[in-house]
Amino acid sequence: MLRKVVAAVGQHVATFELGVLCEVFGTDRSDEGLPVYDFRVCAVEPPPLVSDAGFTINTPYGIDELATADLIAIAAWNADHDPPAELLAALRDAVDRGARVMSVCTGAFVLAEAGLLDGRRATTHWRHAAELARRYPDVDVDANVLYVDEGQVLTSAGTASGIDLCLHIIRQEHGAAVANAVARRMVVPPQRDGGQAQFIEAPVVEHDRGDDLAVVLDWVQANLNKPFGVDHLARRANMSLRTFNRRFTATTGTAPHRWLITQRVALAQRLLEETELDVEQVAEQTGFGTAATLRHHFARHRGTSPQAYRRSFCCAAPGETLSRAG
DNA sequence: TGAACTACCCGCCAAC
DNA sequence: GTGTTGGCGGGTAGTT
Repeated sequence: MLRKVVAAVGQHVATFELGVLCEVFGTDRSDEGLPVYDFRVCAVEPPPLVSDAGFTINTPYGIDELATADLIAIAAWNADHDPPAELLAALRDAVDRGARVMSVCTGAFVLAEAGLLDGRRATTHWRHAAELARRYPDVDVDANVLYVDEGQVLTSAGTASGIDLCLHIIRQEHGAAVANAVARRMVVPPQRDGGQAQFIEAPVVEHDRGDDLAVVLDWVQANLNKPFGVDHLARRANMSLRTFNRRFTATTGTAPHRWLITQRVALAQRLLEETELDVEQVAEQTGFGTAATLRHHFARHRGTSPQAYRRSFCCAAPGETLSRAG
């Protein structure tokens, strides 16, 4: 159960990345029945701490807070600035006692220095991925994803992908409905899959063409309950299959079928949470067709079976609130 | 869970 | 010469 979240802050912390953590975990949304965390910004180096924007960060909390945190988050860290040994030890202790640690952007260098990424997949901002791989050869660096979930140790890519990782954690803890509600309050997209590419060639979709991809994407969202293949989507877009695949990937950062599976799994998750449909019916309503296919993809994307997922969320009140301090 | 079949993805290359 | 499109085929992933 995620209750206490700590943002560990050192010198020259990046303000946007820290802001992401404060916004997701530190904002009280209990008026909508959303979870409230015991969120604390903790100085892990001697004050005064000066952000990369030049202002001073004054917090009453220190490194001792990490010992009781359920989640420790490292915002972007100056990769040329060695993290203190006490921080590295606290991170290792946290993982040993079962807590989770996460990084945003170059915060991955701190987790790597602590040895927590050895033998694990990890990501960071694409500009720093080569340096991370060079310094820490035991880390399996993937520069082409938004975030990597290795269970207790999670890493995200540059800046805004930190939001995706935070929402991913909330989705795991409280379900898709809560994560979507938090995303709605933040006015950000609720579901970007971790495997989505960091760099998208053409982020702005043109709307004035007859073969507009956006029209097809809208059609898919409205027809997820129907079974159809990529060739069908290509025909709807008035393109050859090869061109559709190429333009879809360039526009969205993921291949058509992979994106489709992600959308179907997300819909299945909502139906499992919000309806009493059995797994077979959910499979039909999400276009998977059979329960076996749904189980296959649900397990791959969510790490659990549809039934187990429903059991873990059907009785938990989505609006459960937790005491908050700091 | 494993096997067989099918669909998908993507590098390559030629045509426009 | 450059960029886009679309076919081919092998490897991979999805489906039954």
